[in-house]
Amino acid sequence: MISSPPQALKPRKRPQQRRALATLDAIFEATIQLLVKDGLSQLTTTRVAERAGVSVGTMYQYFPHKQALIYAVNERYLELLAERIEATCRDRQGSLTGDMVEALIDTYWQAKTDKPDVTRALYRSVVEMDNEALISAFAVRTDVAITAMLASASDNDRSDARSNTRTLVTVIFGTVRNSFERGHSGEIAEDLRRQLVIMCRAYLERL
Amino acid sequence: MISSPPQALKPRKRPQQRRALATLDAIFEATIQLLVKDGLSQLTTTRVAERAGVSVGTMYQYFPHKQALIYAVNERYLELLAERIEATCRDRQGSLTGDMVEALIDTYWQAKTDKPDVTRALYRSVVEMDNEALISAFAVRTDVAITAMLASASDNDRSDARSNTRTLVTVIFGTVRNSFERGHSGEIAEDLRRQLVIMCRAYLERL
Amino acid sequence: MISSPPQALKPRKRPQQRRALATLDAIFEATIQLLVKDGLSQLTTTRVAERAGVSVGTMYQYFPHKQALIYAVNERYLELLAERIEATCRDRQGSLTGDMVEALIDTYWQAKTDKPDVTRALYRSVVEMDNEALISAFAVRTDVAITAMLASASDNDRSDARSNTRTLVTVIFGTVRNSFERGHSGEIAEDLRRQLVIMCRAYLERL
Amino acid sequence: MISSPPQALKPRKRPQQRRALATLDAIFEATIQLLVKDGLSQLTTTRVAERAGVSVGTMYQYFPHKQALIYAVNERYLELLAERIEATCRDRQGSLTGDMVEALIDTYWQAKTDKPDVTRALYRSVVEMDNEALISAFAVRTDVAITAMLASASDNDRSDARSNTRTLVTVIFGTVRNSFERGHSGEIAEDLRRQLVIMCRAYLERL
DNA sequence: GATGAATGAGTGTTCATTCAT
DNA sequence: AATGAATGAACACTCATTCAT
Repeated sequence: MISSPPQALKPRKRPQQRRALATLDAIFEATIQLLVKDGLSQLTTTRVAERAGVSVGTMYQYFPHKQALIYAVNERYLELLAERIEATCRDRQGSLTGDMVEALIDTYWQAKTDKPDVTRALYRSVVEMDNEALISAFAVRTDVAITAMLASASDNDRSDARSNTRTLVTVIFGTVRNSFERGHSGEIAEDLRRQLVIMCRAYLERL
Repeated sequence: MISSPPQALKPRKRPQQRRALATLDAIFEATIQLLVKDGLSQLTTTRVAERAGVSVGTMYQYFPHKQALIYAVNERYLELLAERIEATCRDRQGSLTGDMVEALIDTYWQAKTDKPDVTRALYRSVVEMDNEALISAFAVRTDVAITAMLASASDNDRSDARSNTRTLVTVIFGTVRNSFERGHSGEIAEDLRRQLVIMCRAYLERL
Repeated sequence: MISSPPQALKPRKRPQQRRALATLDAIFEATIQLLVKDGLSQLTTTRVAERAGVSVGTMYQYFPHKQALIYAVNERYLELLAERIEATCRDRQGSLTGDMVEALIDTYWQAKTDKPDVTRALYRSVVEMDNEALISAFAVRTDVAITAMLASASDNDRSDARSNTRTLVTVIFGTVRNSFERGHSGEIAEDLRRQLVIMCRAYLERL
Repeated sequence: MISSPPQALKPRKRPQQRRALATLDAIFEATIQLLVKDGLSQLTTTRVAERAGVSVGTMYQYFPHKQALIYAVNERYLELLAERIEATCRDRQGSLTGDMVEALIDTYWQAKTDKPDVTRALYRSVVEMDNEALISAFAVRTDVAITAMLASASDNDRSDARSNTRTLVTVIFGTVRNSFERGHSGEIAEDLRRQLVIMCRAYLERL
């Protein structure tokens, strides 16, 4: 898990039966659809339940709050994203630093761009729901993985690894997100991705 | 102005008397304070009016909506920020590209860090209020200024200026914001800022 | 039904349980009482709910608007009124025209006079709520019934039935209502009713 | 005047100067236009003042209430209508009863039909504003004039004049209004008017 | 006298949450 | 376990009226 969620946000019960699992999935799916379609401000518990095909009462058996529901949806999404990044980091253990950086950029870029509307909608819901702790936890987790990867680089001879790692991570994640928010796509996005790789490699060589 | 706001978000009337201007300022100030203290979801029109020392009715003479109020507050803030960046761009006309980039980083970093809680609170309110057009307009405006500045560089010999400018802008704004959101401060922030300058310079030299 | 109500005015859901039906009745009753006591301008959703012994929220489960509530109350009332008139028309199929007219006058007069304050209050609410379509629909429906009745008259030998029917209907409904609004009652109302019968009979004989 | 208005509804001051009179006219005109365009529920004091080209404050110098304004507008309208009817009554002194009735029908019909939207809008405003006393006063006044006219008829030999007069007045006013509300116009309205005359004449001959 | 900024009580409506069935 | 009717606090917004300038 991304982090142990605060007590208040924990789901009420973990589903034990197969049917309950399907219900839970339906609720998640409904939530995401509504979030994408109308945004958090239009999302009501009744509407989620309706679209998920369950009653409000049932929904409240799984989630004690509206907030807990949103939290869970985001937790799930970030969990998957974190796993993707960790997988990349594992795969590149021992490579050259430049290649690591390139792989990282690719992975994050693709993850963001995969379902852009879902990404956008969920990000907004995090902000609006004060769930920014979720994002911090995600950052910590990926930082760990990335630091480990970079430390294993075959060309690792840098004296100030801490600072350099932090720089790379902040630049990459910040840039990808900014590009995404600026709506870059197609050829422009592709070019920017290449330039970012060039920039990072130039930085590494300069060290 | 950042952009001509959509009709629906325009303030109802511009203040003509000195008293009205003070009223307007009080409303802005109250809004920002509440936004910082409790966030948008706790901000009600009544509370804003109360803290500003006016009646709700008065507030509604100036703003047709709650949304228009938030819009105006953010517009004001981004206006100032844009002006700061434009000033920097003007000052550096004809410099070396590397110095331009450094100046840009400094300016934006300082602006963000100046009143971090206000910055954070306002940014969140933009997201929650669907006012992201404001941010786009800000981006367009600064892009123009920055592009003009870079074009005037004394060492400007790059063939693909468009792509390079876009890259620099996206990296710088994305990175500064990400650093800000990660809560970097003090020595760490300072180091990151220096590293970002180094990275950009390395990129420029590589071209 | 009086007419299919415009989408916007339709009740939100039909009650399915016995309890819900009682709730609905209580709401109707409360609305009428308040309308009679204070008029539409003093009728607030809160007050209706209070007097009906339910919460506002419950009211809004059945009616999407205040307007829909008023609409429903009037629809119900006019439905009953229309049924009474249709019953009279059915009963008199094949009679002499003069007797038909007399029966019609009697029925309408009695309906109006039955609960004069309710009649008055509801009529006012129709006007104030722009629900005049309801009244048109009522007029169309009764016109149909009356025309059918008159066409079946055993002494029907008139050449211009259309015009005569229209005249009779307009005179009768107009007169009864005007008498009602002038506050006629007791002996005076009785006399007027008789005179109206005489007048209509004189008209029919003249044809 | 239609009747001495209740103290609370009296205009605050009678205009003494020519300018004030023009202002008053502008206010009346603005009120009627807004009433016709949007109905009473959309009519606000601010909007009236705006359209009349004066400030709210000024309006409140002439009318102590919104209600007083509406009252005055209706009073004015009914005053003119009453005068028209009284004039007809005066003109027909000593005629035959049948001709009197016909003239009365014509006059009232024309008055209603003249500016139908204004008629409708003002009538609605009377109902909504609880100003029905105005209409009663109008009824009393015209009843007096009509009774006097009929009493002067050259063929007046009826024993129960009171009852007959009341009947004629109620039938005529009720029918004309009902026809108006049913939206009759053109050939149909014309026919109905003729039939009403026939009916009233038949009634008179029967007596 | 005229203006229009300021007032604030009052309204319709929503929606997270509960709990009787 | 599941339902969905019921709750009611909370909110955005209006507008007749006042009064300082």
